[in-house]
Amino acid sequence: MPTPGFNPLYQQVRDILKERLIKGAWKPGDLLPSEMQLANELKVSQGTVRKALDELVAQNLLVRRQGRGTYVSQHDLHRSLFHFFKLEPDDGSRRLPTSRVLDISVAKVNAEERSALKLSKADTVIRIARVRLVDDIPIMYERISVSETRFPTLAGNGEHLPNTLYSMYSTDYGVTIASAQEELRAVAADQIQAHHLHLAEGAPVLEIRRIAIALDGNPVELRVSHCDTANCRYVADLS
Amino acid sequence: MPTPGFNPLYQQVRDILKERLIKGAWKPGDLLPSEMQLANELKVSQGTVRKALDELVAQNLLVRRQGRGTYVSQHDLHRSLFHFFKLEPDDGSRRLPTSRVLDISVAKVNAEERSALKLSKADTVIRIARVRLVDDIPIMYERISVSETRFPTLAGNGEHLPNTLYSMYSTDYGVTIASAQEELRAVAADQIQAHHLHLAEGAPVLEIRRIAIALDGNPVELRVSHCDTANCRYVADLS
DNA sequence: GAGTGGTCTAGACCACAAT
DNA sequence: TTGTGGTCTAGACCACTCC
Repeated sequence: MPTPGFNPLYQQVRDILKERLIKGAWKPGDLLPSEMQLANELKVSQGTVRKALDELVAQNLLVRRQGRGTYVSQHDLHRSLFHFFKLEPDDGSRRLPTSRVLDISVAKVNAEERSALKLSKADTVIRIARVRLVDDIPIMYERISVSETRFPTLAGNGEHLPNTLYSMYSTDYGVTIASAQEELRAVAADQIQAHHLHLAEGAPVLEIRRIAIALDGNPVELRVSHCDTANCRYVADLS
Repeated sequence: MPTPGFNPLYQQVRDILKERLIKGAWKPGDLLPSEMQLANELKVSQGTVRKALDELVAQNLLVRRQGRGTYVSQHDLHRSLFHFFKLEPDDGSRRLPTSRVLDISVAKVNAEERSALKLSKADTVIRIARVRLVDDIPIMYERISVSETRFPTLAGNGEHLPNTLYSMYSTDYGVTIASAQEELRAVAADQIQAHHLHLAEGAPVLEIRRIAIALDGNPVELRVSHCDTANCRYVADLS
C-alpha cells in the first residue's frame, strides 16, 4: 500500500534519510531512531526501512551495531587512513604520515580551483601547503585549496592544523567528505617539489590531483600532491 | 526452518552458487534457473535466494534482467574499458587503445612472477610484451606474465592476440578475472620503455603493477605497464 | 497469458547489548 | 527482561518480456 510517489518506496525513504543527514539533523556518532520507529513515522514497513538503511550503510554513511542500533558514521582516522590515503610504504605498514604545514594563504581563485570547486570568479580560497612525512622522511608535498566561504575561519588557525583535515571539516564545519576523485600522472619534479622531497629537480614524482566531494555532492577541496614513490606506492583495488 | 549449517542461509546459498560459477556449471551469458526454481532445489524461500543473488550481482558476477531472468555476467569490452582500464585521455574520451604485440616468449618464472602468481620454482610462464596506442600514439608499454600451465596454448597464438586479453581468458580457458590489485609509482623510463613510448630515457613514466585475480581467488596474471601520462591520466574513484 | 525479476508487507524467531 | 538489528519465511502485487 504505497502512499504517494513514483519511485520505489525504499528509495524515497533512503533519500529522505540522506537529506536529513545532509541537513545535519543527525551528526556523526549519533544514534538513529530504530527501524520500527522510522517505519512508523514514515508509514512504511520495517523491511522497507531496512532496505533503505542497507543502501546508506553500503555507502558508508551509516553503521549498524547489532543489539545497539544504527549510527551515523564517524569518518575519523580509520577512514582517512584506509579509505582516502592510498599511499602505502613498501614494507606494507599502514601508518598515517605526520604533516608539517609550510604556508597558509588566502587568495582569489585561479582557473583550476574555479572549475574544480565550482566557484565563481570573485570567490576566494584558502591555500595550504604542507609536507607529509613517514619516519621523518618527506614523501609528499601537498597543496590544498578550499573555498573561504565554506571554511571561513580555517585560515585563522595559523599553522595549527590537524593531520587529518577531513575530521576537522566534519567537526568544525559540518562538512562530511563522502567521496573523492583522483587523477594520477608521472611528472618531473619542479624546483619546489624537489626541494621539499629532498630530490633532484626533474626526478620522477607521482602527481595526485584529488577533488573531494561532500555528502551533498558538491566538490569542497582540491588537493594536488606530489609524491616520492621510491619507498612507497599508490595502491588501488579494482573489483 | 534452516536445514543444516551454521552461517546465515543466504550466505550458504551464495557460496553454493558461486561454487557452481567457479566450476563452470554456468558459463558467461547463460541464464540461471529462476529464483523459485533455485529456492525449491535448495529448500529455502525465494527471498533467501534473492538475497544471495543480490550479493553476486553486487560483485558483478551476475546480471538481472527484469522479466527475463538472471544471467552470468559477460565481462567483455565494457568491463575491460570501464572497470579494468583506468587510463583516460585528457579530453575525457573513453576509448580502448589498440595494441601491437612485440614479443611472446616462454621462460622459467622469475622471483617476482613466482610471488605474484604463487607459482613454484619449476613453473614456466608465458611473457607477452606489447605497446598500446591511442590514435596511433603509443601511451603504454606492457609486459604480461601468465602461468603456462593455466594457459597452455596461449603462446602458440603467435602474435595474433586479441586486444582485450581478459575476454580470451574467459572464452578460451574458462578463467574469469574478477578483480585486480594495482600498485602505482612514478619512475624514470629505461631505455626500452623510452624507445617504445617515443620518450627520452629518464623521462618520468607511470608504472602500474597489476595482479589480476580469478573468480576462485587465485592470481592469474601479472602485468607491468609503463605509461606516458603527458596526454592521459590514471583515474581512481574513492567512495 | 505465463513467467520472470522487483517491491512491499507482516510476522516469527535468533543474536546481541544494555539494564 | 527489553529493545535492537539480523535472518527467514510466505504471500501479495507490480513491471517487464516473450509467446
